[in-house]
Amino acid sequence: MTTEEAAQTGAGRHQEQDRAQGCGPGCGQEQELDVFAQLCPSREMFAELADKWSMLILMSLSACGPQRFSELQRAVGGVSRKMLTQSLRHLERSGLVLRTVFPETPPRVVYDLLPLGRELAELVAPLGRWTERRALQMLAAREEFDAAHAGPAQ
Amino acid sequence: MTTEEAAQTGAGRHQEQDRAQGCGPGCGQEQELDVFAQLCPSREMFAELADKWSMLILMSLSACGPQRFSELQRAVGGVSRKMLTQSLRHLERSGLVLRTVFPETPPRVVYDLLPLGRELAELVAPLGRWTERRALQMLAAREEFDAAHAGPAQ
DNA sequence: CCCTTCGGTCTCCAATGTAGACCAGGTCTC
DNA sequence: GAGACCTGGTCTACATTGGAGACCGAAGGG
Repeated sequence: MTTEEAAQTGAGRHQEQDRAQGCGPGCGQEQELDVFAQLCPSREMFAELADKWSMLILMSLSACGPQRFSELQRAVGGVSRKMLTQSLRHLERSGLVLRTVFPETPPRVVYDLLPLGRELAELVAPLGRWTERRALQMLAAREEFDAAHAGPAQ
Repeated sequence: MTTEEAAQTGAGRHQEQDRAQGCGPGCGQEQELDVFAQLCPSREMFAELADKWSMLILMSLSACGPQRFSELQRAVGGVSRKMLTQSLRHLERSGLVLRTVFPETPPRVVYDLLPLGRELAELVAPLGRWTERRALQMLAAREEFDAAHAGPAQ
């Protein structure tokens, strides 16, 4: 095995083969969970949370408090009913969000953060704020990049 | 307009119509950027960053330092070459990651975080760690949810 | 009686992601 | 010197995902 190559640039700290492949059989109670490992349950959770819509929903619930379905749809610009439903179900299923149905007519359904969801929302919110703060800078970098990569070809 | 309804549960703080629709024309220098607004440039950036692969790449580069293409592919379990290339290009284009080609044979390409990327990685890493810490708890919530929603139907 | 509202679901169709073949072009082996 | 590597991609098929819009059921209004 050519481990020397990996050492050159300092890689390969996560997934030392055992974690990457294992983590299914035998990683029940110990914190052998590793988001980098394809088969690890934590990766599955991460994939569900590291998503545009889920994050925006969490941010909206965190910033504006409990909201009903249609409010969320208005708050999270551009989300389709299908994706909103799906993301909310995921969040509900994982114990991050509470769904409360008021059996009125027309039906009223209110979503709110559970403690676990609030915890996560507080990690996600900074990410949204950072993006807003740095968006113009990144946009500028893009233009520079595009100029540098489309221009010199001529 | 039925604004009273929105007020009931306390929604609609972001995107007061002007921000949601505008933000394209006329929001150049002011921080009118809003990730919740579908057409806002910051939303576009957010959508690119709030992604499984981009986040895992940032986390890997942050945790293990500069890495070459194939190292990243091994580190980020399950990523396809196509998605790895695409995500890295996005990150490079936005000024988060530096791509360095060493014209040796076989070719060697090393990716590293730029200051902007390091900043973001430091917000993303806690999210990964949180997921690992809470994964089992969320998994348990799932089972409970599934039991409560599949069982009673019978 | 029909129309509207709410919170979805269902059905398409377009876009996105994955798997795997291919490629350049230099080295190593035979 | 003819293959068989190696890397860092790209290209091509195919499966999965996401979006747009129709539909729904029960209550209420005109």
